[in-house]
Amino acid sequence: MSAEGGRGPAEGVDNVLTALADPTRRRLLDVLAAQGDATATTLADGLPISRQAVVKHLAVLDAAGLVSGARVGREVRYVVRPAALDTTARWMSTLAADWDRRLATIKRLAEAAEREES
Amino acid sequence: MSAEGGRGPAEGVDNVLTALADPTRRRLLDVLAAQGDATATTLADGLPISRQAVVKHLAVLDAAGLVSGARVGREVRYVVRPAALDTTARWMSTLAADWDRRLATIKRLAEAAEREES
DNA sequence: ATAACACGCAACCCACAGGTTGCACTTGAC
DNA sequence: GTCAAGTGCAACCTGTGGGTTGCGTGTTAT
Repeated sequence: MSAEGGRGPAEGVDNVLTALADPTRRRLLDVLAAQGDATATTLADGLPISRQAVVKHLAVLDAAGLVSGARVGREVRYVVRPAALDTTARWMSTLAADWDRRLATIKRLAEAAEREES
Repeated sequence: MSAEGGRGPAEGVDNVLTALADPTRRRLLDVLAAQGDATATTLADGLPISRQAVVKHLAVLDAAGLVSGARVGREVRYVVRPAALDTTARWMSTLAADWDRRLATIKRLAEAAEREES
């Protein structure tokens, strides 16, 4: 186990957002998704940063539940995990809908008020 | 006008993600969405930070297209803008689906290979 | 057995995001 | 006309996120 000990979606969304905020991390995810499998070392020499940097990024991604690594012999294979991403996508979508709803309501009220005073 | 001069969704998504990564900024958005309307000064004394801090956050949110401000007399009214958020939500959703697809393919191949060698 | 490869840990560096304070400039109220 | 409210701009401070290097530890190959 690595992340998520219950506690509702809010916590997770937070981690996912901060994780995705970094471009390097997004590139790592892209490569991982494309290859389906990769070690920190492998990923490192596909990017202009050291292995340690990659390791740190993977740690962040893992804490967000976006990635998970399993030891295979002397190396650690990392894989992408869609669940957390999907959760966050839904959260965001709901939020957008909520904003829309509120804006619509406000607009309606404004028009009503305008009609009132004429 | 404030943000977005064409250039495809990628750019925008980047800004939105970094904007949403900060908890203070998310709170600001919540308050804005709830009130439908607010000035930097108003927002500031609802939070434990200075007006200037709020102004900077609003600038970031505006650059991401999540918010827009209009001058009304001596104050500037800020409003929430769902469009950018919605775009990002879709992007994320698509990405999640993409990951799922790839993982499914890989699993299928693995099973095929296993069946092969037995 | 030993060399090479991959990982884990720790110390360290530095740019910059988030925050503050102070002051000048408009705009509205009285 | 004058005072207060609200904004805009700039300088400044500080923690930390992203990065590096160095070294010790396991694991596989020869």
